[in-house]
Amino acid sequence: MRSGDSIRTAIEELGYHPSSVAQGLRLGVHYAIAVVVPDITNPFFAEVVRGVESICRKGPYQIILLNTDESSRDENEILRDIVQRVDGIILTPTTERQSSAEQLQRYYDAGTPIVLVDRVIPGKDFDCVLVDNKRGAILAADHLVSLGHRRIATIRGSMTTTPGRERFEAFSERLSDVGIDLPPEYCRDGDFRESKAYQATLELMALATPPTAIFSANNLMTAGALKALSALRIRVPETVSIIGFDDLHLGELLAAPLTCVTRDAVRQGALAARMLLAQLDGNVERNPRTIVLDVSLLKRASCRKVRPSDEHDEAFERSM
Amino acid sequence: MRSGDSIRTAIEELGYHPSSVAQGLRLGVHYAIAVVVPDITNPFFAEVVRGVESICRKGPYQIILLNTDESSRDENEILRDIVQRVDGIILTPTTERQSSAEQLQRYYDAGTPIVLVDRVIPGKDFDCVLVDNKRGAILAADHLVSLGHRRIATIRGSMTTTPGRERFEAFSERLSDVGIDLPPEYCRDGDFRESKAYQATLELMALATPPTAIFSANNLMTAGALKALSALRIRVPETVSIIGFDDLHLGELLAAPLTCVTRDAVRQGALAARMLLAQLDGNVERNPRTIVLDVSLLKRASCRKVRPSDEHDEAFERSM
DNA sequence: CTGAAAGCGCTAACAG
DNA sequence: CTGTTAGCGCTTTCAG
Repeated sequence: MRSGDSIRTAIEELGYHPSSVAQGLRLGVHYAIAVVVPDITNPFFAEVVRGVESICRKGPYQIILLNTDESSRDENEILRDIVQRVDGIILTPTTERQSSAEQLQRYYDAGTPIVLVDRVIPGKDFDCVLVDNKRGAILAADHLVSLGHRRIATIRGSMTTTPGRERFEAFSERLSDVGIDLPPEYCRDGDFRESKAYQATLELMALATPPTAIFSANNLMTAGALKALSALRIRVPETVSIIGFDDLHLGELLAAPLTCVTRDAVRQGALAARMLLAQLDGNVERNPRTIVLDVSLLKRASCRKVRPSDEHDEAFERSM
Repeated sequence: MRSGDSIRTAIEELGYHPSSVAQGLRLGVHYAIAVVVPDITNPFFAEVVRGVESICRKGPYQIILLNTDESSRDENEILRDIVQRVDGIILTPTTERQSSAEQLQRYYDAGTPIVLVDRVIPGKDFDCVLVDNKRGAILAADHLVSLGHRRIATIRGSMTTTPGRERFEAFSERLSDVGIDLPPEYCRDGDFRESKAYQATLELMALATPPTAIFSANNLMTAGALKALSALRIRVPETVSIIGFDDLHLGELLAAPLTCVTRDAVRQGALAARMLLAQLDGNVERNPRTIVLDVSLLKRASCRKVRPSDEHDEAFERSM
């Protein structure tokens, strides 16, 4: 009987497992990565996390889940507490602001692999998995315009954020390129959350000349807009058309099946995980890469065609 | 100048943080808990996890997130790999089967605090946070009956699962109590997932005498049923009424705003976390407790009143 | 009351 | 090739 076997047998019998804590201390490895998202309750981030998990499931890395609630203070605290407990970080940063980024940069420089998801920090060089926000916004603008809309409003996401900024800029530029004015009262500030978008929609529809279409910069805000419209008993798309960036969970089953720009969130998470694992394996030198995923326009029923006459329908305008 | 101050200053300046890994090794603590759910992509579990997080956020415990995909093999593997890396486990077990429970019992007996969420393992004594499935099912049955329905079908969840079993049993008992027959062809097996419920709904509506109402035992299956009906171009609630257990994400905005039995999933997660923390603090002796959360009936528009005449509407039946 | 030392469980380096 | 040992960063204990 070889000693190797008897040892193996003993291991079996006693149910021995090396202590990962002791390993961690000795090797400086944690076999854990932090996944830091604004809110796991947002289906988009749930899918991202699922994508990360699908990759990590095979490997030795566990996922530590953290929510920032879009608070950059919380994000800083979370990062500070977690950085020493994980081997790498997958993060959707709350803001593009440089002050916030300094901390992250320090961690990265100190050797912690980092991958950004959906939002970048301009000027800082991290691996990241983005989505083609500009193309998505242009797709949305073109769709509305092709349907004959000219009184178009938008509820934008946080402008200190990559998708918030890019989606709004590309959308308004495109409109201006085709000669459509996007007046200030048609640009409402949102923060990617439902409640502000709800309020914004109420205000939009209370204008003397309400828009005939609204572009909402993310899924939660689209939900807020839809709820506001429903409370107002305003019909979609008969009275207003709605187009969103990102699908809603049961977007196809809504009273007005949602027309929107979509992308593969699970894939986005999976790619982020792969990039992180590559950094973790990384004997190679660091060479931050940016992946930009494509988007597509999902035409359902929440946007309708506007006849030229609607545009100057005095009766309609008086009725508001 | 006191030395305490200069030390504090030095700590500040150097950005020193005690290594939780070293602490862990010394103290035999991981400062991590495992949260094991079927699928984080299911909004119900996302909310449960959020509830857990809301409690743990203050404390020193991090959340390690794991998905079982309703596979009890995966669950076993996950548990085996994770038990030595965490201080406690919050779990929604895949099955009530005893064979699966043995492993869990061993871990518990070996000292790992465990809290079960939404599903118990009969005969095993763990802390758990359940929901009043029987009352929920009875609420659903009574609602349909009060609306005049008599041809009532159900898509049940996995019967090796607490909610699957309890919801079905209470529902069918209640129907039988009020003299309504629930024939085998009206009882379809689901597994809490969308696709099987989709198929089941197709079959249900293809029957010679299709039901006028369907009770679906969880949110994902309700989505599946709704999608099948939408594909079949069958109107809800005009042709069939739908009542679900658990709300859908935008349940109020659906073409047929969903009537359902609901509960507070975030609270369920938060309570589970509190129970786990109590065990972790626990100088006290173990004394497994079961918390049963109440449910409520959310009446929206996916169930309609059936006139007695509808029940024997020959024309309708021939038209199928 | 302050300061040194042992040891948590592991692995890598090194001696035999 | 096998066996011993040092030390990862911390806390607790014990000595000074």
